[in-house]
Amino acid sequence: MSSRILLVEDDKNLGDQIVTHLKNDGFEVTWIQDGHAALDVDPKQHDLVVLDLMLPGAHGLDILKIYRETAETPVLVLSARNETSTKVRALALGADDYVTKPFWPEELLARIQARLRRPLLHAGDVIETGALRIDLGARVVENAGQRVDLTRIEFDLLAALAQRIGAAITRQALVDRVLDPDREGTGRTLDVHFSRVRKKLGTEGARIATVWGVGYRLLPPGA
Amino acid sequence: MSSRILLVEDDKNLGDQIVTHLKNDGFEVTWIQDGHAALDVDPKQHDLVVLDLMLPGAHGLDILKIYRETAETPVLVLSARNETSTKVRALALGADDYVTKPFWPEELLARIQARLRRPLLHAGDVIETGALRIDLGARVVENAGQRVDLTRIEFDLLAALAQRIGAAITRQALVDRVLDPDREGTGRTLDVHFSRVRKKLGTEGARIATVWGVGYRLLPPGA
DNA sequence: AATCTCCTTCAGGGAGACTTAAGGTTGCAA
DNA sequence: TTGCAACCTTAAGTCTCCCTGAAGGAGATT
Repeated sequence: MSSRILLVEDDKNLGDQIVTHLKNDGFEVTWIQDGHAALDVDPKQHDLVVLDLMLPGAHGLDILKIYRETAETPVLVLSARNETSTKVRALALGADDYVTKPFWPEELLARIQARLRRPLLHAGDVIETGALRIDLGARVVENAGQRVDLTRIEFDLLAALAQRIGAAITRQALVDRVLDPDREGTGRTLDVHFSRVRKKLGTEGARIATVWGVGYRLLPPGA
Repeated sequence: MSSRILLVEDDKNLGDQIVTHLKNDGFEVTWIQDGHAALDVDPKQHDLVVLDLMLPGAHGLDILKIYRETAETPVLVLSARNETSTKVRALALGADDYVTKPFWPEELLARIQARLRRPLLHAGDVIETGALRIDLGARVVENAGQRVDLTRIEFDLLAALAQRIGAAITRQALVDRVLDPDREGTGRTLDVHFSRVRKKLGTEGARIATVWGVGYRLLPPGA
């Protein structure tokens, strides 16, 4: 039983490449080459959507919004670099992941497989772990019932860790996802944000562990 | 059981160089010096193909296509040309990676190793063997359910062995992959790290066996 | 037995991480 | 538009972690 991928991509070359690679990896692929036609397709019929935001006709973001309202199918977004605002809006609209162009095919594959393998964590889901309660939809964090005020970046960083409790998340991945995708993983900005998150979370903040030379991880409660 | 590389390269000097480097890193190499002969070889018998597109006889792209139709063996393509058209066609035909000449041998090695590593990552992020549970994605190791704290290098070394259980991994390969790629394999640094890994893993640590004069291997459980 | 190769401990140093403070940017309100 | 407040980023100083080379001893190989 292979997974069914819905690809919305207007660029013929790129689309061809992606389809070839996905089929090569055993996926069933439906390729929509036109933004308007995308609205005639039911995302519920697929296991995952790959959506290029740079569409000429209907705006990719509109399609994303409509898909999100009609189905829970995870959406993986493609976007060009230097489009940070678009990326932020896409994630806010409930995109589950994004890949920045240009990318290597295997990178896209890895993201797709990771997404399909993982239990779905949609915007709207709530993560409860230890004394923490993280509402991804409302973007609200509570610590032992007490509301904690986090800024956008602080919240996204915590959420990134909380969505894979115990897993080490690389600095680069965090920078890509939360800060500018076209920025090198160097610099101390991440550290400053995590420093604040830790302080704001008090005891629970100690669960944010540094993984030396790699990134950060959220330790499971009581460990 | 070392990885078997099929090299299709007509340039005698370059081919000689590549073969030397690959063998130095513990790979078994079959070197085909002629495009036509390449069609008589079965890619399924190898773990990875390195294919030079600039062949005099049969066109490299044709070979790529035929290989792709007969096996799932990953193909890494070499080309002197930096033309995107060639690259695009190669990738569309299913090439897994692309290296432009001229390149440093270390670069090719790194790509090969990255490629060989990837299927394992895809097959399942988690390696379970004996009492050990090694989550490559999350960079978490558990021994009989207990979390074990490993540093970056310690984890990478253990992972390198665990990805090919039972196989001897040469010191040079480990140094190349985990420590600095351009460093001589001499020095006792590896020993120190493995010493610590063994200690941290307790009983299971005894499964890390020294292969005298070669490197290390992770013994299968209960052996 | 001689001679490699490997194991382990130890300390030094360097790379990476933490924190504070200040400057810059963004977004909102008047 | 202007001003303000919240927030993000950079810089700098300090600290911590852990990588690495040295050295003596143990084990393997001849």
